Order: sequence, then C-alpha cells, then structure tokens
Amino acid sequence: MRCMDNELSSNVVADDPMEQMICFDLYAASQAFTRVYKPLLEPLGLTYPQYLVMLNLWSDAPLTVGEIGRRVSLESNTLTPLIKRLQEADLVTRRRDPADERRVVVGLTPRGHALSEQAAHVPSCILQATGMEPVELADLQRRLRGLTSRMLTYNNK
Amino acid sequence: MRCMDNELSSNVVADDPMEQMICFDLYAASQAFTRVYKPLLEPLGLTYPQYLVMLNLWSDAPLTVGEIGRRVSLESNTLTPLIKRLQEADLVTRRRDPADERRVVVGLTPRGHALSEQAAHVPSCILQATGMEPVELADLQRRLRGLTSRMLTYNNK
DNA sequence: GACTTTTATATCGTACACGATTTAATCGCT
DNA sequence: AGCGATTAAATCGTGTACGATATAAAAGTC
Repeated sequence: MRCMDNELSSNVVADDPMEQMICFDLYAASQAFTRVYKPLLEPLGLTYPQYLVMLNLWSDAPLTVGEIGRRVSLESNTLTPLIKRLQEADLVTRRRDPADERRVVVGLTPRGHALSEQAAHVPSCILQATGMEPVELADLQRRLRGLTSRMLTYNNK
Repeated sequence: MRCMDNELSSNVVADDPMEQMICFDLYAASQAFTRVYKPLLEPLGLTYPQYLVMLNLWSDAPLTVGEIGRRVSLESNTLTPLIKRLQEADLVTRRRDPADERRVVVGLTPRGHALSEQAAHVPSCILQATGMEPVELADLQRRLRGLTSRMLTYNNK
C-alpha cells in the first residue's frame, strides 16, 4: 500500500522538528531503560541484549538459536556472535542438535545458571524506576503492542 | 538510590520471560517504526538517524555538531562519522566555526536542501501507518515522555 | 600572562542491528 | 532413491550506539 498525502500533511511538521516524532519518543524511552539497566547488569557482566537471552535460558534452557531469536526478535547474524561472547564468559554451552544437525542448542553452564540469582532483583528495580503502578504499566504495554502490530501490518501491505 | 526488593518482587517475573518486559515492548515498537521508515527513506539514500539529523538541518541549518547532538540525543562519537557520511553523499558541508575553532558548523549543500522536498511526504505516511488519531498519538507521547523522565531521574539518584 | 579547567570534537574499541550471501542439513515430491 | 526447495546457522559488510580517551581551543584563575 502506498502512502497518499492528505489534508493533514501540512500539520504533521511542527516548528521543532523533533517535537511531533512519536518514533523519537520511543527511541528516547528505550534509551532511558538501557541506562537504568546498565548499572544493574554491569555487576553481572551482561549487556541488555545478553540479559534478554539469559532470561529466556534461565526460564527454558536448553533452547536453539532460532527459538531464542524468535523470543527476542533477533536473527542468527546478531545472535551468533552474542552467544559466542556468552560462551567465552563461561555462561552458556553450544552444541549441534544430534537429531537435526542444522540446529545449535544453547544450554546453561553451572556459572550461567548461578548467575540467575544475582539477576533476581533486576525486574523489581526496573519496576520501581518506572514510577508506575503495574496496572498502569500494563495499559501502556497494551497500547505499545497495538501500535507495533499496526505498524508491521502497514508495512506488509 | 539503591533498589530494595519488596513484596512485589515475586510477581514481576512471569512464566514467559518476555511477557512483562515493558522495555522489550518499547524496543519492539521502535523496531517496527524503523521498518516502516526504511522503505520510505531508502529512495532518499538516508538511514533513520541520518534522517533525524537532516530534519533538524532542513529546519534550522546551519547547526553545530553539539547542537545537533542535543536535539537527537547523540554525541560526537556517533555523530561525527554519521555526518561525514552525509558529507560524502554531498548533502551537508562541515567547517570550523571561525569565532570558536572548537566548534564544527554543519550546513546544507544545494543537494541536501533539495532533498527536503523528496522527504516531505514521510511524516504523513508514518502517521497513517500508526493507525492512530493525532490526539491519541499525542497522549501516548505524553506518557512516554513522562516515563522517560522518571527513568532518567531514578538513574541519577 | 602562564596555568588549570572546561568545552567541543574526534578517535578508538566493543557490541549490537540487519540486509545479503553462504553452507550444510533436512524436507518434499515424484 | 534422487533432487530441487526449504530451513538453520554462520559469515560478511555497513551503520549505528556508547564508554573511554585524546586533542585542541576557549574560559577561568591567580
């Protein structure tokens, strides 16, 4: 679907070019979270994307690279080096799935498993940092998911 | 300020490790925007961060690297190479400010200025892709800014 | 007026993102 | 069974992000 300009076009550009950009607000919010996560994750030696991968492994290890990718919305081109860094840090193991040699199964080392305890306090810290009630947060999440879904639909038309 | 776990801690980790992560929803929404912007910006030869810089120049050129950085929340370590790529593409000029030789002033070339016309339809396309009314969008932006502000405040305590 | 501090940019190293391509294994079809 | 299509990872190249450091100019201090 091509975008057709309409009578609203002249109103969407404000004096301040950043003022009306919803995308920029999303970006800024995302960066703000990154900054709050950083000091919490630094003692664990994890970056935020690495933390997302570890969260899934703590919950459901072992997982294939592809399954991890579906959960965190990343593909092997990003995940492979990331997981190799986790392996270097002796947090995860990587081996080919004997049942399907195309797959690589990622598991936790004892050190990787143990790290979950040090990370247990992170979610509550983040919740506190938002300064929002869980109900209010859930509403915002619902709106964001709706927006994301509509954006992706638009893109596929 | 250190984060103290409280009685809610046990509720913030759901079965699905991704389910309750507001940060991930922000990331996903941001990525969805990137995907909608991409086909719109590709004909212009711009990436999304480059587009943000050009938006500010179209509005207020010439600008120093620092001023651009304040507007798009990036620093010289990211901006310098980005702006050099815009210069390679003959869209912007870079020169030291004679009044203060520390500053680098970024201006538009004729080609850079002309590109604004090709980009004029982008904001209305994005608005259409959100599938939201401007009022509704403004409300979401207000919430996001409040959240961002609280997160950054938390981080500085 | 030399000296310290601050400011503005640039450089460097590490770590994502992601499109495009490659490689190898498995699947599907006849 | 053979073989083209599909799938799962990995690899490659480009472009952000960003902490740490470097460099040079300007501002502040005695």
